[in-house]
Amino acid sequence: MRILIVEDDADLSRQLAESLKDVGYAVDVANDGEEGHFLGDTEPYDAVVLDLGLPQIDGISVLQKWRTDGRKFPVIILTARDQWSEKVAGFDAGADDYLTKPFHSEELLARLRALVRRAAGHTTDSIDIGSLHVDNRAARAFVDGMPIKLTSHEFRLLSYMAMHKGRVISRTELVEHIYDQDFDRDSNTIEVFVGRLRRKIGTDRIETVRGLGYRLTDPGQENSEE
Amino acid sequence: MRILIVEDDADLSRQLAESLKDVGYAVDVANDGEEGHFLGDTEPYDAVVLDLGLPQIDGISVLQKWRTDGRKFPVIILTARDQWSEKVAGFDAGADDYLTKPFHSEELLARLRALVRRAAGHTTDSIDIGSLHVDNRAARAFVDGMPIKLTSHEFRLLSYMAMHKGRVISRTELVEHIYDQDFDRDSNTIEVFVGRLRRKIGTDRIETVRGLGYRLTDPGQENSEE
DNA sequence: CATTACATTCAGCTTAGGTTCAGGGGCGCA
DNA sequence: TGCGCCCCTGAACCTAAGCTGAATGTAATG
Repeated sequence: MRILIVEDDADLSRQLAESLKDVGYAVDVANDGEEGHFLGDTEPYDAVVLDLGLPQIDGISVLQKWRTDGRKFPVIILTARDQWSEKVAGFDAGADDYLTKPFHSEELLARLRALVRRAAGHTTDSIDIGSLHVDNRAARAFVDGMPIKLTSHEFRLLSYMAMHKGRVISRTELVEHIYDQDFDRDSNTIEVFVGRLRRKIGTDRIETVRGLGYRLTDPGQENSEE
Repeated sequence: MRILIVEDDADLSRQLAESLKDVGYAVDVANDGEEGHFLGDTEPYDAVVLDLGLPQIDGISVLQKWRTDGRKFPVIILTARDQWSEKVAGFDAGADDYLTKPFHSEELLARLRALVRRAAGHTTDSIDIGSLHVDNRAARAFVDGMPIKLTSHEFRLLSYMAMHKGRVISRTELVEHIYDQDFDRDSNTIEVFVGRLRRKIGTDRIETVRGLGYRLTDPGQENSEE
């Protein structure tokens, strides 16, 4: 999952980025509204953390622009204490949640998890695909109840696919959601990771759709179509 | 586990802090409501001891603010004898337990243990992870019934991990919960302690998840595949 | 049968994490 | 009050996990 942080306070943004990376998100940081707006318009984030008190273009306008441009990612806004009017304006502009500063990073993480999960249409932090169980909170996966040892990138891949189980996901989509900005796209890392994942969770759980991408399925219920 | 004490009586707060430290908690002390409120908003405590009779901002308001801001840590309030109305107001504001002054520090300790434990979703003071047994009450650990000699920091680390067994815990989270405010967090003490703990309880009980953190598991159920 | 898309294997490299050790501080004990 | 021990810290150094990218192998598609 890939998150955008728009926050002008360099200390805070660095700290936030760190704690998000700690739990396995790919993170981009924008230090002002301009850059934030641009990134949000260009990259497919799974969620955005937006500070309302930005210099120059303020947070509300950035959010409004995104929404009129049809960006649908969930947005959580950060406000100073007791800025009621801002909160209301934030929700009117299309925010999905808010947090007043100061806050615990643990709480931000919990809310982000909830947003990302809801945006993908899930109600809990764990997902089952047949006998495969993916727990996003604990960053763990199980097959038939047995824990599987995954590296952080392997887990990101699995987690993203699990969130969108049953759908065909293109290589580019995967790259865009499990890596941050600066990543050299033309390489076959995705294939390599898919290979490794398959070896760990069972080959037939990840189906290849030639020319389109991959799909995470339950090998139990046999395929169908044509 | 890290505890915040909000208490204006300097003697009492010092004394409380001491007895909490004695049993292995990391302790921060705030001498007035303002400071207490700020600390509670900023640091991730595992429990808070809050005196209701504070100068300036009173305890109830502090608690209310925390709760409206979404702070979830368990709070135990201290009231003067027979202040019924205060107790009720305290519970209404979101307190989890209370104690009337004067009290024995042992009673406070017992109640704190219960609160911390419940907040982490445990029902008893001891936790089993396979053949590893952690007794938070006695601050002792056993492997296969044999007592293990641990230093206070080693035990804190183990205790925190045991409370959250199975979950990946980042280095930052560990530092935040086993040390108090003034600690220089860029150092490798955590790695050192993990190393020592491993030597004492068995290497494979603490799993490293590269880039994310550590996880306490039962090495009995092996995973890993080929 | 040729071509393209994907799979697999592997080696180099980076960097996170492990290990070791010395110095210093605190606590208990005398 | 002083001595000694134990434990904690931080630095330096070492090890290896796991990411990348290229090379090579295989299956699908027309």
